[in-house]
Amino acid sequence: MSNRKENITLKGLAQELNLSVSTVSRALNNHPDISNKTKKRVQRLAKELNYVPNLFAKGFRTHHTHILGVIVPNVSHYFTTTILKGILDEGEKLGYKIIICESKNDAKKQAEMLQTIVQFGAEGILMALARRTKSVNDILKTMQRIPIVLFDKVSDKIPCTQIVIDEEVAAYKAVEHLINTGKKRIAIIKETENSYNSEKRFAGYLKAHADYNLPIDDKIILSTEDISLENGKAMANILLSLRNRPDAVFAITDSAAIGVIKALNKFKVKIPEEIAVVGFSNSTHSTIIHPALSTVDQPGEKIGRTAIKFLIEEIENPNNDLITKTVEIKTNLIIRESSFTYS
Amino acid sequence: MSNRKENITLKGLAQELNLSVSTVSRALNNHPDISNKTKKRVQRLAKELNYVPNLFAKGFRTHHTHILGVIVPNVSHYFTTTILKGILDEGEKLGYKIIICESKNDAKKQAEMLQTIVQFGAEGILMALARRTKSVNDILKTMQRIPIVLFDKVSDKIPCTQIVIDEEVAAYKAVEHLINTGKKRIAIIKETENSYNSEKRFAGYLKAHADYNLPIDDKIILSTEDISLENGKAMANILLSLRNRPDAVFAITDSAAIGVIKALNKFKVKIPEEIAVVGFSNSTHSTIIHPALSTVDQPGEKIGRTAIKFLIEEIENPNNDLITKTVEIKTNLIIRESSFTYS
DNA sequence: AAAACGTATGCAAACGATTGCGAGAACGTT
DNA sequence: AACGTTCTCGCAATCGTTTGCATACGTTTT
Repeated sequence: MSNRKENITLKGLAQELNLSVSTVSRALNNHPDISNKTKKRVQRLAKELNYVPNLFAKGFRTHHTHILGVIVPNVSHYFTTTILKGILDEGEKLGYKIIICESKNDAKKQAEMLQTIVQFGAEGILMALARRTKSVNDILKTMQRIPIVLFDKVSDKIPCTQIVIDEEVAAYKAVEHLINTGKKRIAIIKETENSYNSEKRFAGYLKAHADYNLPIDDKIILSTEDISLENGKAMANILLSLRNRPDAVFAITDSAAIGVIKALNKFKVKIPEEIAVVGFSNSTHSTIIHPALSTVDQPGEKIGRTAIKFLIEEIENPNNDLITKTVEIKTNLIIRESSFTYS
Repeated sequence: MSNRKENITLKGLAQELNLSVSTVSRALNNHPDISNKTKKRVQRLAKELNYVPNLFAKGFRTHHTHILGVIVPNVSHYFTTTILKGILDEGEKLGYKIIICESKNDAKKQAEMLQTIVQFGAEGILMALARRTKSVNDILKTMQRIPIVLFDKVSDKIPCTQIVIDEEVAAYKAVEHLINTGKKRIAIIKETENSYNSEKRFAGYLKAHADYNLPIDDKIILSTEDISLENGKAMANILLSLRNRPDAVFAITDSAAIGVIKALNKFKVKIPEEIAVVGFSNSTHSTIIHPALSTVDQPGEKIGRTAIKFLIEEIENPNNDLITKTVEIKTNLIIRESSFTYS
């Protein structure tokens, strides 16, 4: 049997004060119809009895739940958590509660989650797409009910606001930096499959080469399906076995870059003198590895904040355009030991 | 103006089928009073029209919201995210939605969050306490309304179910392992302030020394207020400056342990031959650093799962005992290069 | 044939808050 | 004294769902 405190309701207050429920409601909401004297009386008692409105009844009545859903592939991914930080923080400021779900990079699970989040009364959804989200039907269907804003893992097949970083520019700057330190033969490790991020970063790589009149060599353009630390090592081994070794490696992910560093360390290849390494993400690992990894810092919190702001804007001022609108957040190249030495 | 789809309600279904709302409701809930024929008819149309019950109305009526709140100090902390994973996953299985909040280790913010989570209709709360949570009044007050389960950062001042790891045993085993590898002068880096975790781990350290008849030396028992990588380095420097250096360091946190390794690497102290290092947490950093860090693996997912299971149990079978009940999850010592070499 | 029962369904209240509308009181105006 | 305003406040409907109770049948029992 439960002996938890019963909640005080408007009715309770009304009885206590000998007023009607509506008057109490209006007094609490500072409605002009109510005299100051009554307002004071009501508000004092409400405070005294620690009255908390039943947000469920409220939301039910007003169709305003102030819940937002977030779906990410993996909550343990550091970059993702920085985005979540921004979302949670800004959401709190703006009076919204956040429900977080993990799709585990499973498109089916992702679709189910969209369902339940909607069922649950969320007023909008923020999401980073699961890998290999081929069918976007579920997402389009969900968008007919509530607005969606995409971030990080996005798709141009979905007509909505999308918050991304300046992938191409960032990659360009990273490669440019390597070129500026005198590197002429820069390998890249990217993803095999159609990844928005990977393609953009590769484009930046190509553009930098074009702008600086550096030749492209397919032999040092490596792709891997799963861009992990292990595969970073494997790719590095391939590069080391080349007759004509690269003098730098740009990995489109920190984890791969760290794999590369580990492999180079193992074979006592000097970093950055023989081979420089640049990654992408500024994960916490980048300062743990030795030498510390040069990388592109992605302002996760800002991405999160921006995403939720756009979403709430759409919720509060609905215009069902369903138009793709891409917002680019600026990144910042961080130069550390893996690509530069004061000499 | 919004042109989003209107939701189908019970009333809509009832009209379409020429039935009463109550019959439709019962049919959908598989109530025995309803004939199979009618049930089929109703359920078919419901599926066809993609009927989704308004969970807000439902929760409002039944006082069962199926929302749980989680408060953690920092969502970007890796160990925390593994716990969250467990909570999210198990919560989904059990039909609960999770609202996540970040206290940023601020007791005041934490208190506010308890408030809003309750207001919001959550049926229970999972939390890891913010550091220096002196006043537990807010928490006790919240517990009068809904049950709370603590994990990781707990306090015996709060009478509720608490999920922790076997801190003392884990620390004991870590130190025992160092002793077994022949180390005789083992330093410890712990926290200054009253931290449950720190004290327990220190107790394990002491017990291992007692059991193996090793002397304790206050000079190599170091405390720091903020147990960070930087302070790990600082502590290591202190240890290195000692006339009588330790031959091993047990840091009660991976970050401090990594700081130690970095400092030792800098001074080319051989790990583990001259000084072995063991950490605590099995953070992702522990395999990035070189040499790889021996550490205690804390099964975060299991902790999360266990915590939410206990919470839901309390929600669904309320008995307001308000008794402290500590559940210990077993950890696992992972031996890596920083404390052991095959020779 | 009346009574008793089981089965399938509908009626209406309830949950807690909001809000349009209307009513009564107080006051000023003519 | 009759009327109009303004200020306060209450009535009642509403949101979508659940659920105790009543009702309407058809069937079995006596």
